[in-house]
Amino acid sequence: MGGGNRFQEPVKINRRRQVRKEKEEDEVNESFKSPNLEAERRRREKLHGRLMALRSHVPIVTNMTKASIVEDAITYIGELQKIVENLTEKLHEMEETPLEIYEQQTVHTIKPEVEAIDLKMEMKKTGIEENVQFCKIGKRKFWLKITTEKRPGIFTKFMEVMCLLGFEIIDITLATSNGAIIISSSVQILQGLCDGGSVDPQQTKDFLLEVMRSNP
Amino acid sequence: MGGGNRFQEPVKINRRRQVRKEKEEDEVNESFKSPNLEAERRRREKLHGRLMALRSHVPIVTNMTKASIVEDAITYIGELQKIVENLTEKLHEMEETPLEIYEQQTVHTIKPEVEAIDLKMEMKKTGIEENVQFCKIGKRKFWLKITTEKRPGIFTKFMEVMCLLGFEIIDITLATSNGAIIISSSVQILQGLCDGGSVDPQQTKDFLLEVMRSNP
DNA sequence: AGTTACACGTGATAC
DNA sequence: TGTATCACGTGTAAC
Repeated sequence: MGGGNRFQEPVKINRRRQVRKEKEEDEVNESFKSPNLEAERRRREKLHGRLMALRSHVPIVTNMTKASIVEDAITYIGELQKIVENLTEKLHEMEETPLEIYEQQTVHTIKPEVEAIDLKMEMKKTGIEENVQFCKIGKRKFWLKITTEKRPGIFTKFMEVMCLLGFEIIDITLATSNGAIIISSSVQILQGLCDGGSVDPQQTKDFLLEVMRSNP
Repeated sequence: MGGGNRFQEPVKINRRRQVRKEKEEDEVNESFKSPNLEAERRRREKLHGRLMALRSHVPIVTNMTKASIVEDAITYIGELQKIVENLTEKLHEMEETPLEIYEQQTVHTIKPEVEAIDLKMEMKKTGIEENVQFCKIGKRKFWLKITTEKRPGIFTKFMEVMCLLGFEIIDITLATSNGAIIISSSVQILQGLCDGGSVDPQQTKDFLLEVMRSNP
């Protein structure tokens, strides 16, 4: 049977709408006493509270209506999602652009995952080839440039090899781009060991190339 | 009198709960015909639709309940707000941090070790001071410059330390002059480990200075 | 059995 | 005046 309006009386609430009448102690009418009356009451209060909480979390509220609250929440969520999307996009953009000075006409839409195979393919795509240059620029001084695939530890290996060959690093520049690494350096043969004449540039170059190609 | 359950019959819906009975053409009962019956019906449908729409906008839904839908929406809004906050913070941080350089002169923290003092005296002779700069230039990127005494293996040690700290070398420049060495490098914290926020520039700088001062 | 959630129709209330 | 929203108690269905 019917709704609670049976007990409705013009009771004015502090703010809005009616609320259930103050508990009538003596219910002369047939009191069916639905078992879930109080539960339903709690449920309503709960939903009401949740809606109010939702309303408090939404900055722009066009109307106090339940449906409006939910609607505003939906639009607000949409705005937040859009903001998040834009921010992440900007962040990624700002994070990655400093590296890519290269023209964007090249199709490098590849994800910047650092996998050796992908790096090799990337090197092929960008036209970078493995290369070692080594030439004599002084009595004991040499200049070298190494272009190769970027692998972890490759630089340390280079340093070890140069130390093993008896070279002292005068200056060195290292740059990485698109999965490739370029090392250019001026080195000097240690004075105590021998002079520059005992260094065969071709042989040293081949050895360096061999080392760079070998796996760690 | 009471609710619409008066017309309730065990009509099974496709999904959940009961819905009002198919329009009974011949209402033999006293049809009070509340004027707002249909309006209330529309209102209910409207709210129901809004709640469903809200539900569709929230990725994580613990329960199909109305209150749960609203609750999940609240938590989701909270998460979105937090994400937006963090992203804007990082964005601002990324835009502004390049200005502040964490620089430390050796004068500030003096290690009373004999070698350190000797180094300092030696460097003073040539007018070069031991110095470490370390600043954040991106979300995961940092720039650093180290000026110290040129000693054998100091560069390899630097590489090992950076590897140990989880940094990846982006580019590096090394120059030697008058017994001093200058290393400037852009590094990037490994993505798998953590983000740039977990790197304390001041702490990293101090650690680098410590390492550079220690003997091999 | 017991509890929870829902839709229903209605009176009251606000605009 | 109507139109719209609300809280109410209840029957019913699902768990």
